[in-house]
Amino acid sequence: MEQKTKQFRKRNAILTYLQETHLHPSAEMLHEMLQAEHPDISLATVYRNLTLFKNQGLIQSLGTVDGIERFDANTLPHVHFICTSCNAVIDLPQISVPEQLRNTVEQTTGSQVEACQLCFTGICQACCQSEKTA
Amino acid sequence: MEQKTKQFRKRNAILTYLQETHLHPSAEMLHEMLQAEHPDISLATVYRNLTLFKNQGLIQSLGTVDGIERFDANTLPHVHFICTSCNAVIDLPQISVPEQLRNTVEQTTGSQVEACQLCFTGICQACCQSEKTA
DNA sequence: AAATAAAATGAAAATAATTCTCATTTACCT
DNA sequence: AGGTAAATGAGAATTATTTTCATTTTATTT
Repeated sequence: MEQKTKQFRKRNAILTYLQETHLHPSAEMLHEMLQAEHPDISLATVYRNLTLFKNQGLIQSLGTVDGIERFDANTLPHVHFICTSCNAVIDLPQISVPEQLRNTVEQTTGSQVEACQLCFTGICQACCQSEKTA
Repeated sequence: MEQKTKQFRKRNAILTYLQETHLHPSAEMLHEMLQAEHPDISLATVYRNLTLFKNQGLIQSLGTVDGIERFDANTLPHVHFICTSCNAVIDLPQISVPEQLRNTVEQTTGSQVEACQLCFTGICQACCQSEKTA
C-alpha cells in the first residue's frame, strides 16, 4: 500500500503547514514546526520555497513584524491585528476593506491596484490580561 | 548676527527633512539627501536618530518596502500606495479608514488598538505610463 | 571665559535575517 | 535499471541595521 506519488519533497510539507496554521509564521517558526515531521529539513529550503510560493502567488508576505518577515497562505484580502507585545499576527475576519476603495484609488491616482492590506497594531487580548495580573 | 542656539546637530536636520519630504524615505535615502547640507553626516547617525524618533513617537515606520524600512513623519493615520515597480510610497489623502473600525476591533477581540495602517500596492501612474511607451 | 560633564557623532566592527553556491540526493521518464 | 532534471543541506556570502568606542560638540558649572 504505497503512495502512487512518493512525495519525499519537503516543499509540500511547507505549503501544507502554512495552509493549515493560523499563526502567520516566519521562516524560522516554520522551520522549527516542520522539524517534527522532517527532522533534517534545512532553513535554506524553507526560505527557498517561501520565495517560490510568493512568486507563484500561492502565499503572500505580510511584511515584517519586529524585523522578521511573516507569511500567510490566505491570499484573499483580509485584515490583521499585530500584537506589539508578543508579535502575534491574528486574522480579523469580522472586518473587511470596502471593495470600492480599490476603484477609488485607481481612478484618483491613475495607478493599477494589485493588493490591499489593512492592519491594526496594539496589544492582543492575551497580553492585555497578563499585564493586568502582573 | 549669530543664531542664539547653535544647532550643529544633525539630529534636527534629519527630522526636519523627514517632515518636509513626501518621499517616505529609507535611512539610506535620507543619508544621501542630507549630504547636500551635511557632507560629513554618517549613516549610523541617521539610523540612530530614526530609532530615537520612532521611540519618541515623532515619526512612524511604514514597514519594509523591498526589504528596506521606510519612514514617515506624519504620524496621523493615513493611507498609502506602494508601487511594486519603482518602490515609491505615495500618500492617499483622498482615502481614509473609518474611525469606528478601531472600536469594532477592540470590542470583538478584547484587544487594545494603538494604530492602523491601510496600504494599497500596485503599479503607480508613472510606471504605468512608462510601461505603455516601452 | 575656563573647566567640566553630558550628549551626539563618525568610523568601523558586529549582528542577524535572508540569499546564494555547490556538491549531493531524490524523483521522474523511458 | 539508467539518465536527466529538480530539490535539498550545509555553510559561505550578502546586506540592512545595530553596536562599540574614541572623538567632537554642546550644555553646565564655577
